[in-house]
Amino acid sequence: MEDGMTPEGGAKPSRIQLRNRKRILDAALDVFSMHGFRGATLDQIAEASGLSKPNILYYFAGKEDIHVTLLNGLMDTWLDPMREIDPGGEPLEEILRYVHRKLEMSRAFPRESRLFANEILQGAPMIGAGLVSDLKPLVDETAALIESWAAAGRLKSVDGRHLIFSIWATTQHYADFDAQLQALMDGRDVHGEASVFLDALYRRTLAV
Amino acid sequence: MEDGMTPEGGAKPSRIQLRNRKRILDAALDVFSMHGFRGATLDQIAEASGLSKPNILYYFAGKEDIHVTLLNGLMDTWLDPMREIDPGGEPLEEILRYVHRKLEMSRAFPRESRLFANEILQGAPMIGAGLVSDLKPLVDETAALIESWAAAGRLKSVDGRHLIFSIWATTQHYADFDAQLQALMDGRDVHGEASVFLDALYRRTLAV
DNA sequence: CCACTTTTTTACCAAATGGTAAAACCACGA
DNA sequence: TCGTGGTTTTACCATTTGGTAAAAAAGTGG
Repeated sequence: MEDGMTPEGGAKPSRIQLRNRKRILDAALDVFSMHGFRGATLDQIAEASGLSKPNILYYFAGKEDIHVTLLNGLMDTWLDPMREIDPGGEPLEEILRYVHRKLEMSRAFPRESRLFANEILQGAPMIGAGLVSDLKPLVDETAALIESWAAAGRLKSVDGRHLIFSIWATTQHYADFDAQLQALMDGRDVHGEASVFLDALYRRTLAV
Repeated sequence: MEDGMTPEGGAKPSRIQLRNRKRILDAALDVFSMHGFRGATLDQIAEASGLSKPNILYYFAGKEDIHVTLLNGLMDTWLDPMREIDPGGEPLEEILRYVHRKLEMSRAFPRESRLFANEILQGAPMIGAGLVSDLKPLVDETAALIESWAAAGRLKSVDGRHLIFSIWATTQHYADFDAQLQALMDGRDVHGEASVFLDALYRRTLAV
């Protein structure tokens, strides 16, 4: 019955295991978000984490294991803002709060945003299943909520799903396409302006 | 003074050169847009184009040369819809036409959209300069036009630059994040719905 | 201090990958 | 038909990359 106590055998991780796995994941987030999965190398992750390559492979089964672990660990955090939409709240304010939370995540966690963007761009080869199982129910539910608000006359009529997509697109754009924005916006307060703009965009679209 | 008549020495390309360079670029667009620059391999491009790897390197100086050639060749096409905005036209209709043209490009040329998205995500290492020299003047000009329309009371007041970003984000999203949409929209007419949604979004935002 | 486990390093490897040299092939005008 | 120049193939490399074996080192409980 006793397993070999390898790090991935999921009994009780030691302090040193917890610390090193965290280091590796943080370094990997840097590298993967910058170069994509296939563009990232274990050597880069090793260098960034301060551990040797074989040592990294002592903690993770392989490059793909690191990537999947990151993606799964982030999925929940990434969806939290949508879960916080309160069906009992004031419709317009709930949606605007969602927009601002998403924009704030783009500002605070651009690496995470790019990691997802990269994965989706490549066709979501590693989290395709998770998209259907985790994301779809939440999107279906939220879209239904929005449309019920619209049907009750508390929002202008709108396609719930496409509203959600547009919120993802506009907010994540500020993280994912940062290189472009840097080239176009010389020294402006991009996120501050974005917050004002998006507030107006969705207020005008949805306010009755 | 006479050059060696290598394919890249730019005199007069033969019919066979034109055909093969086109084949290679088309195959490369497939591969690069699917896997990103670093994830793509010359062998994949060779296989997809039906030419051997050394033969490909007879037509292009290297992997990066193919990528840069693609990017440069596409830049103009990609910006055309924005150039077609008519300063003398009806403001709201001009912008809505721009939105629909961009959405149509997402539908018709998803590979091109993903190629750019990949490049920007990685920090635009190969077209960073082109962004500033080609894109920025056009954006500056268009943003100024939009804001002059708003100042003249022909559109609701709006930040021109962020309006442009939001149009890019919402329209390109349908190409770049297609894998996600496929998982969420079972069999729906995504682009048809998107067209209706985006029309309403920008009409409500901008109509006086 | 000692045995025993966990962690880290050293020394590798096989496959993949971008790229090259040079021979072979082919088209076509003189 | 023959030569000439553009085109394609064959046979290679050097490097990079993900990954492994096994020894060394560091903890750790008794």
